[in-house]
Amino acid sequence: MRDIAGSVGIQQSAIYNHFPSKQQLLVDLMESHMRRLLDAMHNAVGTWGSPVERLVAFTRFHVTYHIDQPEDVFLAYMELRSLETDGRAAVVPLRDAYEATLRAILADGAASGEFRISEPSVVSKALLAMMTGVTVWFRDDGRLDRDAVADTYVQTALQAVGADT
Amino acid sequence: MRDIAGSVGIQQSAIYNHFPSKQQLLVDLMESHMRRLLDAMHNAVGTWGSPVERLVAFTRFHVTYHIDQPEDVFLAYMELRSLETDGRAAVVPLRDAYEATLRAILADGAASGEFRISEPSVVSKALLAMMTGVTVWFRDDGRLDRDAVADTYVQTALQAVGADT
DNA sequence: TCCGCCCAAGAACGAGTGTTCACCTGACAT
DNA sequence: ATGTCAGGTGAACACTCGTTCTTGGGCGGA
Repeated sequence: MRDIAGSVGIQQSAIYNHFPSKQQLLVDLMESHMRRLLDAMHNAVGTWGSPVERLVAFTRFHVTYHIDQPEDVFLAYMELRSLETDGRAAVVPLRDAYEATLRAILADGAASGEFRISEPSVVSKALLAMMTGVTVWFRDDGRLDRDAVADTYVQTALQAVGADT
Repeated sequence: MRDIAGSVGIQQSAIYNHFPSKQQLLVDLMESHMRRLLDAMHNAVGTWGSPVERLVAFTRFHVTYHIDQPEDVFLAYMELRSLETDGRAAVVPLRDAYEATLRAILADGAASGEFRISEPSVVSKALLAMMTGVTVWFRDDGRLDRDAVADTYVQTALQAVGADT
């Protein structure tokens, strides 16, 4: 709390004029992060298009977003476990809604025969973990830039669901 | 430290008869975990066999091991960032060696044309994150048991590297 | 039997934590 | 001009943290 206050140029005690507690501040932070992520994703993916097109859009969006905002995402994933029950109730549904979008894409593709997957709900969690993991190792001065990395993840995700022939 | 001491039935101060500091205790814990993981993996995978066979063995091992020892793995992944420089120097090479095994499998498969991947080093990190993510959601009383989940991950990994036709 | 020596207990330390309180200040509506 | 009030300050609180120190008991070797 002292660090946060210092980084915005006020005293620790002044934070409590805006947030009732550290827990609530964390909940607000994570909730607004998840809402921004959801909005941006819906903007980038939409509901039109084939499962392949939507999976490409989703993957490219998720990877580039996570590369561009690594600290937001890191905090949101890392601190989910330190939310108490009321905070969880506010954040977890947003996270589920996000995952549900990917799961729907996979289920559509599986139903139409374009994807070769037996368990969409497992594969959606697997792909999400795979894509999110990019934040752990990506460096701006690395050999591959964000677009090249995103391309690699798109190809890998497409192959993972058996979309290629 | 008080919790750890309590869970083994001694006082907090008695810990310091065995470990010089909390940092060193964490380093020892993570180092021994990584060594056990590496040994078990080398046992399960080996160097014989085709890239496909080795990838199957690696994936099945990694997923089931992480399902069976979730708390060890969770701690090892979560607390890597809280290791100071000397601790990192002891643990990171072990982690790199583990990933190098997967990367070698992928590179072999790519070289022989059995795998369709353009960036083995990226894909190895992607697959590792995908497999490790199973600890986040797997529950013993879930719809799928560990073997069924492992099968799903094996299929997904194989498809991800383009091993299927 | 006595001597070292692990290894444990218990109290205390200094530093850091989230939070509260009384007080002050400056802008705005009346 | 005056009263209101959101929003700041600085000190203090109760507590937890990792760590240190003194003390003492039990056990094996001489």
